[in-house]
Amino acid sequence: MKRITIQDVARLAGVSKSTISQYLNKRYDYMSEETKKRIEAAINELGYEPNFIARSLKQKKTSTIAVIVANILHSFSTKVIRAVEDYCNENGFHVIVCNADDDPEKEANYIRMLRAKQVDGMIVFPTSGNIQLYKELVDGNFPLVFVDRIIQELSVDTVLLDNEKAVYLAIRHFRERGHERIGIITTSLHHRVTPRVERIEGYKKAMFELGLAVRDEYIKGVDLTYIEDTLDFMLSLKEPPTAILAGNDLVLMEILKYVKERKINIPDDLALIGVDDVPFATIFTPKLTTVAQPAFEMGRRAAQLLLTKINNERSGLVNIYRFEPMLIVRDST
Amino acid sequence: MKRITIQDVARLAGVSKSTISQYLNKRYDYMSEETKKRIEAAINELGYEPNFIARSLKQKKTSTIAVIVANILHSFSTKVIRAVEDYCNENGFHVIVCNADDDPEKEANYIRMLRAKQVDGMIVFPTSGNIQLYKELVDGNFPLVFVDRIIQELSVDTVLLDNEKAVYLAIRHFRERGHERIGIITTSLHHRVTPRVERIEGYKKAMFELGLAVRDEYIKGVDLTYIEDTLDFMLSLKEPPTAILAGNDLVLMEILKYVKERKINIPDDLALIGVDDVPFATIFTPKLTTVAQPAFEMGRRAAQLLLTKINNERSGLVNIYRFEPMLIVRDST
DNA sequence: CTGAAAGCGCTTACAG
DNA sequence: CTGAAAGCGCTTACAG
Repeated sequence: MKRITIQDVARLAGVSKSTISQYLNKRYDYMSEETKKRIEAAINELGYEPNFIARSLKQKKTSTIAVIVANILHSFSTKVIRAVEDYCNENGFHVIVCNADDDPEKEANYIRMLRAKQVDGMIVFPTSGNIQLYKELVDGNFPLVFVDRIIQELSVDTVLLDNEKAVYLAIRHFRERGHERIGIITTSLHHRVTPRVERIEGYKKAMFELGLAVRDEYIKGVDLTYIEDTLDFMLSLKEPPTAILAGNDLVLMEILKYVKERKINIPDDLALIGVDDVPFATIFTPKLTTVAQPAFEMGRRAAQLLLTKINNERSGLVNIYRFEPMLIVRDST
Repeated sequence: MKRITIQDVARLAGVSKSTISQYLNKRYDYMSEETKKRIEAAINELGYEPNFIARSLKQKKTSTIAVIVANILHSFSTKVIRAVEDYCNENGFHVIVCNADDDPEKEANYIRMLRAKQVDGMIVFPTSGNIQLYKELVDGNFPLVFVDRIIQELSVDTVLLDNEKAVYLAIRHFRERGHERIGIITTSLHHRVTPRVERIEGYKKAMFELGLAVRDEYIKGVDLTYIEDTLDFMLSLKEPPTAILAGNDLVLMEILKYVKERKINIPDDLALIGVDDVPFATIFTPKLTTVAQPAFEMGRRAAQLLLTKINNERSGLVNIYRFEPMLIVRDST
């Protein structure tokens, strides 16, 4: 496929490359109607499409951004990606999707490759393993927005849920339903990932505020593979919790598998709330009470912040954007 | 962030740009150890990363591919994207994800933009609205792989499920469970989208082979919003179906909502199988019998085919790659 | 074993 | 109103 270049168009239209370029960039200021017509005709005849790469090299921008998610299997990530893609498409940007699998090394590779490819900015669900690398980006004024996770050491605009409130809503609702022994299970706290840490913190605060006892045995952050064991442990306590809050959708899935196998009755034997609204919440038996994140809006906002940064050189202050969780009461509580 | 260029490295190492370039491309054939050392030191000192865009312009390849999905909401699409991303990452390619929303115009825009951005190839779940545009790509020998859908007018490598077999497995299983009045519901047949058409065809063949009556009232292809009406219609027939096959995951969701609201007992009042294994299949009550697509393998294969094409100029014959469906028997039948 | 030169396909100040 | 020239940051034959 012999690519048509601006040179070919220039020749056919009988003008110079410069003039074609002016036309393409809509700098018609001093262009005669006559010339415009001829150029247009030549472009159509040849089926010319400008080479974006060449333009990018010259202009030092690619109109491409990247989103690096920590774990594409979370429904939250998928929704955010979708929203980012939508917003970018509306604004003439393309998005490269990368999945770091919560592995700092994979993440570092992506970041380096993406910089080499000259993406104009990145939206990242950061692991905490590449602080130095991010620091370089920040210092170099590279457009960056974090989602879901705060890295204390860095000042980067971050979009995330009001996690404490999310948990508070859930705990208060349990309380209203008469529960006092309430547990919480999240995925591993090992890397101090923001939503997990904040949800645990929020849990403690909420329990305290609502006058409920905070017991260590009711608070667990473990890998997905250990959730079964954790439930075995919690439910065989002398005083087992009567309600459990699942820290995210994947944890919720594991809990549901568990109660299903053991034929544990929800909500009579155990009440359940999950953070993250899941697509099957309404068809599960019983319908699941959840705390939804406005994932779509959050993704959109992240994209919006990033594109603003890209267009404005330096945007000034750094902000943490907290989004409101929404309790959706159904039948599992 | 002042970008370091090959020129800066050359200056520091005291050699020419050419030599740096040779080094970067590992053409060490005649390079002295001494020079290598100096170059390496200079690169490290400056933290130099080559500009991929400049290289792309010269080499006329970007090591970037795109995947355009018809509808990112299908779990199948998400899995395919994931697999493509994995495979590409292993092979030094980046992937741009686009969501055409089954809208030919949006699709056409993407294709044009992506070509302008010089992506090396595309994996597409094609709508049937851009045959001419695809023809140009094919004629120009542009690397292209279709997934999920065959466009008869075009000869393009295509990766998809053995849809007839998938349906056959489901129908035979219904039959073994004693069902004779079996219905099938898919999304709209208006655009003659391959999996829908083939699943309906497969249904007719299977019913015939198994000696069951094929009745038009039991066969529906409608938009998701009409599935409720369709079920109302089917189930109020004098002889309503006792089993229904859902054409994909989204249809299955709608059916599940319906039976849930009406408190229809699965499988006693109505048996159910869905094409596409869904994450909640095992936690639904009852556990759902499904026909799974090997989505991950399919995505991987598509990526593999595409990268081979990209590396080999013209790959010769065009093939349709059919993947084996797998019936997973659970409790909804 | 290494360097000078041309070129990839654009854009952009500047001259006329 | 339009064109010649330089340049974005690389790679690649070719010369020496």
